[in-house]
Amino acid sequence: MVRVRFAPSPTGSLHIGGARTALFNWLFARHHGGTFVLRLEDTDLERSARAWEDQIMESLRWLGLEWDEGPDRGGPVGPYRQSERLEIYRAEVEKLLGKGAAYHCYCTPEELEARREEARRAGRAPRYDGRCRDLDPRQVEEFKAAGRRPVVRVRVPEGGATVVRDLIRGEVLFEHEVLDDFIIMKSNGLPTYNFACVVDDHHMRITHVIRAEEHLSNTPRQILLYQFLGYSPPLFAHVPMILAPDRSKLRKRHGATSVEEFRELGYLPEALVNYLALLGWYPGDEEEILSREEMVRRFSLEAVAKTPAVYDVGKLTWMNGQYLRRLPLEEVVERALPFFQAAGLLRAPAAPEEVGYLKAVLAPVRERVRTLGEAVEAARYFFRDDFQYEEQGVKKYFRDPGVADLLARGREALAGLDTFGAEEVERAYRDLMAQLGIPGKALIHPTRLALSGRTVGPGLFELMALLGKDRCLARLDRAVAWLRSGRSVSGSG
RNA sequence: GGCCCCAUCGUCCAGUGGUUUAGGACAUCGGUCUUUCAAGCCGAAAACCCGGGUUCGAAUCCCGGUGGGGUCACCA
Repeated sequence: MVRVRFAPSPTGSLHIGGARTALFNWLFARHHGGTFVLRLEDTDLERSARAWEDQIMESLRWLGLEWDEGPDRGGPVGPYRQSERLEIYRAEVEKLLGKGAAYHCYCTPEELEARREEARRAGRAPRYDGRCRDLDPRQVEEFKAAGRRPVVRVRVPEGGATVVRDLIRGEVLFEHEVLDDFIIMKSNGLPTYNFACVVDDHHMRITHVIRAEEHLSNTPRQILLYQFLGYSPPLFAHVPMILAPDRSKLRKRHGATSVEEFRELGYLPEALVNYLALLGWYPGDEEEILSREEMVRRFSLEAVAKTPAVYDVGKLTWMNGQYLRRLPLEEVVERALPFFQAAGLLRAPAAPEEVGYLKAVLAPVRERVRTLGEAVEAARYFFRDDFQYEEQGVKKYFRDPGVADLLARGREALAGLDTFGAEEVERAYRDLMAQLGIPGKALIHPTRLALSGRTVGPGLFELMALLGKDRCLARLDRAVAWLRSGRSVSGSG
């Protein structure tokens, strides 16, 4: 039975690297019919916060990466928050202390830092020198009397080496001499990452540890811990990192990096998941738009690349556009509604007519945008009259002296219509164009500008039908007046 | 700096000794369609980091170099 886990520390929002790690774990679990566990690694008291926990879980849910066991829903091997598992760690530490595999160290952080600095200056590796390994009882009493609170360190074997068998990278060998006696329990009684991770993965019966490559160098330490504790280690798979476009580790300054931000920009979870899956994984053939089911069916760790991947918002955006077009329109409307409400274009509980109108507007608009954020901008004039004419458009289509009269003629042609559907409007306009002996563009472009303020958008007749007769006439009147007032020379309106 | 990982178009991925004039996708540039834009379709440009081996033959195997990344905390 496959059991995997995603174990974020609640010290920030879920970023796309973490999201992809979660995704790979989720895909692996679902592919094998296994269990996906969510565990919160909140042993850093200063930085962890409940608010971050909530946000991470919210992001995960939004992406559709549901977990089977976790802090919010419990499970057979809980609790799933490390801060609630302290007794377990303490018991395990006692085991190690009893066996002599670990020992108390009374060095203070300041002393340690000073020695590290000294080692660095001398060009030596800044490793712990093991001076507390065999403290005599008298010395210990002195430290205690001085009020020192010890940490617990693990006694790493002097010689030899540990081999990490990685599903993605093969065997990686680490000499023990490059590992120092690392801390497993801080002086405040909380476990460190390496220790809590091992204890939990064992007690939670995790079979495969799938995590980012930055943890590869921690793995020999963890394997040592498995041995000292008498546990058999899980299988490891270190997936390549996701890098920023400048090839450095992803950071805040690289723009949108958290799942939350992409969500706010109007990316769809399906697209983000699909894009992230392709960052480092080859689905087996050249089709790149894959449903969740298809990804689950095809996923395997063997097909995960070893190379760090630079993420490319451009391709994500393209993919999002693909999803915007392929999803059922109703679905897109549902996702888009909050964005239109946030922009003040629709009321908060939207009336059914408003949703119906949004749907009609989105039908052509979604073909032309790549995110929901873009959709709002591209559709604004369908909801508000207070737009200005694009400067470029004015220069191009409002410059001709006869344009005001032309628009006025167009207005008259429309005014007589009883039915204002795209077909009727087009017929009226085509008739007018034939009558005036002018090409379509001559009337169409200025009309679009008058009606929307823009030079691009849905087909004009579709746009007119959507706007409806009243608004079309009013906007044409406005444009005619604007042109006749001579403002065309001054630029924008 | 020590240790570890990695190395194919600008980017993401194929390619696992001959089937390769190195394939696909995004982006770019042309063309086509068209009332604009987008989408679609057609096409172009674009890469095997370098040097040694091994082999009849190397993008593919080995070694070295270089480059990039990770990691060296009482963070995870």
